[in-house]
Amino acid sequence: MSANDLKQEVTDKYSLRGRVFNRLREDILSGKYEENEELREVAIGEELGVSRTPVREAFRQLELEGLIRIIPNKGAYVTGISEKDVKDIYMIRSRLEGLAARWATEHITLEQLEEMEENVYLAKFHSEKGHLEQLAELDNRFHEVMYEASGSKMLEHQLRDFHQYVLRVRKKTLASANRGPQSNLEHEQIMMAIKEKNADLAEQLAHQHMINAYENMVKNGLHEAYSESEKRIGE
Amino acid sequence: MSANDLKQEVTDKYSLRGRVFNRLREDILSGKYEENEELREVAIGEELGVSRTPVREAFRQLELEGLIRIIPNKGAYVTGISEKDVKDIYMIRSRLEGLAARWATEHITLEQLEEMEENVYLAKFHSEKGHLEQLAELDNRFHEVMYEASGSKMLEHQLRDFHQYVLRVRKKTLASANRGPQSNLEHEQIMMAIKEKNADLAEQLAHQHMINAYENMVKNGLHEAYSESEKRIGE
DNA sequence: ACATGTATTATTGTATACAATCAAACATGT
DNA sequence: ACATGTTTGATTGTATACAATAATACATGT
Repeated sequence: MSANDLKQEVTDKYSLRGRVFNRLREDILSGKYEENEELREVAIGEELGVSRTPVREAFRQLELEGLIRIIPNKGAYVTGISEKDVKDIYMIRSRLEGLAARWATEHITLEQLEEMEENVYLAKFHSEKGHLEQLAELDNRFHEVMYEASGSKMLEHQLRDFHQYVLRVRKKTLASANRGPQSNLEHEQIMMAIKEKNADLAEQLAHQHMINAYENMVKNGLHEAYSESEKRIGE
Repeated sequence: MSANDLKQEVTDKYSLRGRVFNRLREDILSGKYEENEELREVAIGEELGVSRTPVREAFRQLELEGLIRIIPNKGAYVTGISEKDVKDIYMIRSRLEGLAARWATEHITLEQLEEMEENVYLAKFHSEKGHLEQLAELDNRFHEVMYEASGSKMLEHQLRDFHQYVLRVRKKTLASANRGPQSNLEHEQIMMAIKEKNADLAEQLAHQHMINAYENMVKNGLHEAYSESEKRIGE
């Protein structure tokens, strides 16, 4: 066993606890439960057809994931995310994305680099055609590839963790589609820096890329910008 | 309730589960349990005089904290930390410490700044006297104050999390080496940058401070801090 | 001796019973 | 009306009983 996966994923998908955990996480992230809504053990248990034990264990994990807050002898409440939290997350991510870009420069494989190039190329095409759906998908994938290329499970896990929180506010905080072209241009610059083995530049560009994404988001209003689309644009 | 504490601490110190959690965490971090050692629910329960239920719940949390790894239907095993993990953690921390320094520059209160100044001053004294114990304590506190001054519970939690892992390998690195004076000098520079409201410089210095700490640690032989098996498997 | 199938045992996973705690409704005295 | 004490019900916290699973030892046939 490598000690690389220091922070563990919840691997136990098929135990009742695992199922409860994943289901609750999904429901919280999707917004099924309101902010500050109280989750009762028996109610959740009955809904999923299990006893309190696996529900409680899932609660303990969700608490550490930050999705709920447990007040001793009182109850479990869905946590909210403030605008400051969102800003903090983006700023933290900006640093870590920068680090990921640096490490990617050092560790990227030929296959990964080619996927990045193809990603940028395809994104340019879809951007011109106005295919927002595909564009969002490619955007996500670009970052995923970079995380993988960083060669650090540790960092990868951190970034995925933060990404999860951002997903929660995607309804409140959806970036506008017109960031697409600019975002893709930034991807291309990051990719080029990685390709040319310029780690300093890659880190700086990836860092700025995230800050731009955040500022664009703020500019478009943290509150009202709503959209049907499941995907965010322009990270 | 502020949504600021997105990632929760384990606040429930007085429930049996909380006690088990804190005790186990302490024992793992202190090295009482070997790497890959199996933790059995009943054994732990009997040792602490509680039933399996609170032990199991504590296990679930420790799993997410990354201190143990739970294999379904099999057991719970203390996770190890590889040399690469340590490096990754330090590099990630370097970025986040930098960010903390930047935000501290923006949000620090007069009281916090004064504690920093006093800290540096005291550390200089103890350094000259060779009081390693106090020096280590002041070092920890310096960073704690900076985290608090950052005004971001989010970042604070992240850094504490990482700090915890580092504790498992650090132990005597600061004490043994003559890094004390140099480290304190760097603290002073960071403090001055914060005081002068030079956020860019503060970030840069705090960033470099962490990298220096890591390189010093490596120079003094990280090898004793982790197990042979991990070294062979890892790089 | 070896492979394979079958108890045996230890351990985890889950359900449930009971205790402790909290909050709201109610009652009481002023 | 108000404050305070008390009862009641709901909910969480913990212990324990039982089921499922995995590893080991054992037995059996070849």
